[in-house]
Amino acid sequence: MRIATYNVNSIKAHLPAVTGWLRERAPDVAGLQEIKCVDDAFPRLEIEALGYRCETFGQKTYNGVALLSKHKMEDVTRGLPGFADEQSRFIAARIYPKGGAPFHIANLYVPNGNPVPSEKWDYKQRWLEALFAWVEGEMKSPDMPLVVMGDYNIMPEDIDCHDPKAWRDDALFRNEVRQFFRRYRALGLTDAVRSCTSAKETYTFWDYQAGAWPKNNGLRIDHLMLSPLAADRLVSTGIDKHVRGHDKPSDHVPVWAKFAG
DNA sequence: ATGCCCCCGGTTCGGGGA
Repeated sequence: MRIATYNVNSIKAHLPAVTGWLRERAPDVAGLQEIKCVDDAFPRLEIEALGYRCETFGQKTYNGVALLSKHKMEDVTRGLPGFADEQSRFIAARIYPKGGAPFHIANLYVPNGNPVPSEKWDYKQRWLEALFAWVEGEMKSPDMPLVVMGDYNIMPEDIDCHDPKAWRDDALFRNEVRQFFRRYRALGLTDAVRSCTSAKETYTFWDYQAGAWPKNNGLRIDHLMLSPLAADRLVSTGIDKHVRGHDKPSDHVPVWAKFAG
């Protein structure tokens, strides 16, 4: 069972990159963020042709998330429970592979939060508190492995960016969000990629600007967070960095975790 | 670590991203 997260930065603008990667990596489940289209405009046929069911929670122009699955997908939740949100940033479902263990998967796109201070920064913090409350509730009655993945817009540690001093006051790195991430992990969540490597320059995003990609000036902001039942099954993780070098790439690359069973 | 790029809508620029 391979589960992946990928911020596509517009599914319509980057469809060849997405379908090419789906063919190559063939994840069982993929959570997409920033699809930037309404549900009716999602390129469903192209993705279904690759063997995926599609559940979308779209929005015009901005945001928008989707779950793709090769297996049966049920109990789809659109929108972060307990949080009145005008933006489409959360979709969750339960996945039932034939003859395999089911997974509960939440796919999210956390607000960026810049500039600080601003209404956007307040919104990011309120959004994260609502996420914390939802995950805390889910962790109390673990009926199946839970994966909470997506674009968190948080670098958890100094090694998750090239120049931590330069990022100190940014909404992706300020004390408040790193503190959130520590509290969040303390609920019992495992950061899948970081649990498999302590290597520096383990990045998932490279800005289009300022030669960030050729200089390898990246960030690690896309994460798969695992409940204890999911972490027990974790076999390996990967970051499909080569996708960033293709024509017309997203500024993020896919990140995945492989599970036994 | 932003002046630089990229996407969107619906123009020829502004909002948003990270």
